[in-house]
Amino acid sequence: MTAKRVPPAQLAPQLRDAITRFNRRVRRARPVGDLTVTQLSALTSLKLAGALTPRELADIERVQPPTMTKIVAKLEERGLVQRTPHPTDGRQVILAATAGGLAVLDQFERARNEWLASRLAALTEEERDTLRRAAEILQQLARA
Amino acid sequence: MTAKRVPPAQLAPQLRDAITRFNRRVRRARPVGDLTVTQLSALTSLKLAGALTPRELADIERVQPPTMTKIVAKLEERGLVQRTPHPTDGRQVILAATAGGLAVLDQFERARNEWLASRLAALTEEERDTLRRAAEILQQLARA
DNA sequence: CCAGGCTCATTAGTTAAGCTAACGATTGTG
DNA sequence: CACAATCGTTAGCTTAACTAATGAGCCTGG
Repeated sequence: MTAKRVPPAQLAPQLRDAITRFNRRVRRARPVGDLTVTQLSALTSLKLAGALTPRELADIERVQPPTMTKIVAKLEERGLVQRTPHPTDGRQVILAATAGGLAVLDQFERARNEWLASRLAALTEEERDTLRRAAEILQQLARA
Repeated sequence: MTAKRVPPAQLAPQLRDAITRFNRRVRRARPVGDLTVTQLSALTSLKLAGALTPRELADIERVQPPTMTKIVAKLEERGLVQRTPHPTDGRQVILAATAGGLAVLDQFERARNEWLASRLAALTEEERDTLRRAAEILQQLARA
């Protein structure tokens, strides 16, 4: 397993195409009546952070504030997220996952990963390790 | 660089989140007046294959036929793709990139990869190799 | 040899996801 | 205390994807 020299200009389209297709495939595999990938990602971030303002959540999710307004609105409709006014700053809002939100999250955590996890399980240990390292690098690139 | 054991159930959300955010970031970085990532991907596939029916192109792009109809319509509007009737089968249509399409593709090939390529160039040779191998695995997963 | 079934592409209609621009309320400051 | 900055939201647009239904053309079995 020697590292091959990879010109960035050549890797860029390869990586882009691979991720575009992979992403389409993953997004399609959502249970009926379930949350979308975007909504799940936001709810998960909220769960991890405990409580956030819309702006903070938008930053974490790499999305513009108005987009986050919409995402949160959908989550709120279902009672998965709660808006409470900021104690001292009247402009701000505090978002938090409700008990129902956490329950739904836990409940679907397994289901939503089922397709991907089963595919991953079919890979070799080494391939999974490659993906794990790639995931870290991609997060870092997304942050740049 | 020993391979760590990676449970699939744990890797799945990691990978999904990383790719979701990376994808958002890449899609945002498109030159004004330019083609979208989706359109570029389709046009590129068409260039590589030479000529395809809409169905074939939809399969390659992991998209449903009606979606491909729309993508092709936009490319055709700009004169980048040409529809010609199938010689023997009146139902089918043959799609091919026009000379203009190929020119635009070549012209923007560098520009569209600029952001990503410059980021990739900042990585180590080893990291790029990890991404290259990951891209292959992801393509394979998307096909499953 | 042609009627019915299949395939292909498209149309129609919906939903999600993202953006920018503009706005109203609130805060903080010079 | 007027005014600038900040926060969240609204409004309006675009892209991208889906399913269901439609119409045209092909093919095959009786």
